[in-house]
Amino acid sequence: MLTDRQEMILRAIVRDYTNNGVPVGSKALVEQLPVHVSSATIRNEMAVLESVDLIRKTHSSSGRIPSMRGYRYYVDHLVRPDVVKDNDVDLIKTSLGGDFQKIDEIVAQSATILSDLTSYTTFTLKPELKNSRLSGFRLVPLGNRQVMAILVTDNGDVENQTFSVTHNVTSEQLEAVVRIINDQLVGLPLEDVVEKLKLQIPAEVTRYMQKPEGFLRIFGDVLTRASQERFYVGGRMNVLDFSEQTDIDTLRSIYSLMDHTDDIAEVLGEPSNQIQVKIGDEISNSDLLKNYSLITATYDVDAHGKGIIALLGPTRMPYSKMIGLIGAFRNELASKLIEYYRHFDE
Amino acid sequence: MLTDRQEMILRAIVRDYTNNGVPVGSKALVEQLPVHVSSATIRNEMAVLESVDLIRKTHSSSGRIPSMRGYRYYVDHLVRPDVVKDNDVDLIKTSLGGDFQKIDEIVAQSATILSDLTSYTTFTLKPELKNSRLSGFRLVPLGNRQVMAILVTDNGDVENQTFSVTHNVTSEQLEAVVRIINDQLVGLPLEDVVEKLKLQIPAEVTRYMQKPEGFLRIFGDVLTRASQERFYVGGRMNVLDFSEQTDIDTLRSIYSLMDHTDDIAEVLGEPSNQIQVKIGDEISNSDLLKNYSLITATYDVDAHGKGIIALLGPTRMPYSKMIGLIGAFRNELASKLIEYYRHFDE
DNA sequence: TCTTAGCACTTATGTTAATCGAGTGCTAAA
DNA sequence: TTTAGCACTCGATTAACATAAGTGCTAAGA
Repeated sequence: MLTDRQEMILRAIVRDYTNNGVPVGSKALVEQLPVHVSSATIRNEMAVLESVDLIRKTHSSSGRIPSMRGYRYYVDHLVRPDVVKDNDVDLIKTSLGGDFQKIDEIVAQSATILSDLTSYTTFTLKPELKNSRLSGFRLVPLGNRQVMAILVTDNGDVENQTFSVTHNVTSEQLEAVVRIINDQLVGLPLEDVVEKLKLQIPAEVTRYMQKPEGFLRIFGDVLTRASQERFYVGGRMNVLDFSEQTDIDTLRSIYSLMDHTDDIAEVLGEPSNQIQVKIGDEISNSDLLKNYSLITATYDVDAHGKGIIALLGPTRMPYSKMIGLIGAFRNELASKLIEYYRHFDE
Repeated sequence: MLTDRQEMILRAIVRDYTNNGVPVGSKALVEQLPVHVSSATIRNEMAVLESVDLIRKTHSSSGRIPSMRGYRYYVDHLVRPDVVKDNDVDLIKTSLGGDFQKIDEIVAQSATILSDLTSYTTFTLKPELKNSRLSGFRLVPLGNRQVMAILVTDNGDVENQTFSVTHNVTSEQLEAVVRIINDQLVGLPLEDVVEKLKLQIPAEVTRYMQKPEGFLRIFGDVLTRASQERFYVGGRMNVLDFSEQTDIDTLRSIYSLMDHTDDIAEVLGEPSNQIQVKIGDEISNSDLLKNYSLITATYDVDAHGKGIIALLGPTRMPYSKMIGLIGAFRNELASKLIEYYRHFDE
């Protein structure tokens, strides 16, 4: 257990180091601490903190920097989220203020706003119901043997894909396929749709069409895309700024991660209602992100489920500021979406 | 006018420097040149080449590197495209061999293949007719007051967008709008459509609907997107490898350029049938890309127009190899697309 | 006139040694 | 428990020096 003074010193070290990026020594601490003791005393306390692995040296006679456990302790016990500046709140409000056609636009835009605000890299996921259901399927002939398949879910997601058909497919046949799918599958959770798609449907469709595999594959593709979570990424290039000293291969891996929604989902993990901070190797078991921290927050849109926003920055980030910002942002985003859906549900 | 020997020396300097990235001196040249002269002779010749600004020194006693004009001379008079390895041809063929649903997939995939092959950054543009025409417009109600607008052009491009309508819009009204647009505008070049959209159409539509502005704006959006050229980018991250010594701000600018199709179009300029090489500040008048070269080639899909592929790499790139590769690739891509369209036109 | 050997000169690069400064740990006294 | 004092460590900076690669120039040879 740490004494008050030790906690104060740890807090000061984290704050100073995250602001300046330079290991902080006993003298510097004496000057900024409110207590009136000598640097030798501070040194003794620092030795204690080092012995319990909360801070460490970069070399035998350097100042101290927080260890992973030190950051952890700071985040768990010491950090007080900054109050967000009025400026920034206004910025968020106006950026979210435009009139958007689709949820996706709002959520994509959110990633950008948040990354501008923090100068880190951000991920956003739109609110999703655990089990969204199929609410409609269309096949729209576009002429020239092209057809567009459109799938709509009950929380308003729309996925589409165009494909070519052989010229002996008639529009009656298309309608028949659509009718079967809508009759049999609308209202079911998407997972169940996937199941049934393998079992019943092929047989039924065969009555109207000799080789329905092509159609069903397209339907399957669109279905997969609709049931897949999709993250938006903001401030990709910011990684270049805050990854000092990182070799190119690591950067490549990080960028490749950003292009794979599944990987992002895995990295973010199961979010809780609290704002969650993962530090260094807590993020994933590879040490690709060992010098990074990830702050995750959920936002709650009542009946329409919960979404996620997240922030990737260096381990030495100003946590209090970032936690404040992400908290404020999720609130604004939640209100915006609640308002959006109210309009949508009427 | 250069003597044969001077040309030989220039060629050797370019080849050596593009391969090794190290300024090349008279001794090194003596060893690799077929002629049997001393280094002093080479030095004299080099002095001549330097006096006409084809090569230059990095410092007063360094070896020589090609100047911009040197590269230009090399590319215009000396380069012989490498014959592409069977390996690579096979790779191209198989990578383009899959069965794609849409032209866009092929063209996007091309950017990736070409960047893998060259380890540079690539841009591809699908073949486009100068004046493609509107061939159809649909409004598909998706339920819940969502509607999808779909626009099809006569060379097979499909653009779509979903939007919300107020609940007092009836499906008869939608059909009326679609009918007017299709009756009046199908068959016209997209530019003319844009024109007419401002003049005649609003009046006509008003007969069926009080405030058609929303609809017409959506239609306009989709139209804009359909008439806009869209480049695919491959090997974005390769920039990091070949931009040695480039500061982060420049990198940011380059990446931001890649995200703006208009800017790419401007940078690529008007392509010719020849394979075109732009070196350093020839690329654009800002000096953002002064250390880069751009190789552009068109590919010809007969009646379906011409597309563009391009390659961005460092000024010191192995031109003979790259020109060979891009040439081979454009041929393969052209055949693939001709085959694709044959299937499509039947 | 062209070529070449020889040489003095220039510059980047790498190594070593010296110095400086920030910071630590320890000891002994208050 | 605190603190002044001091020896010690290590990174960072600088200067001095050597080396290697390369050049231009000169004068002699073909």
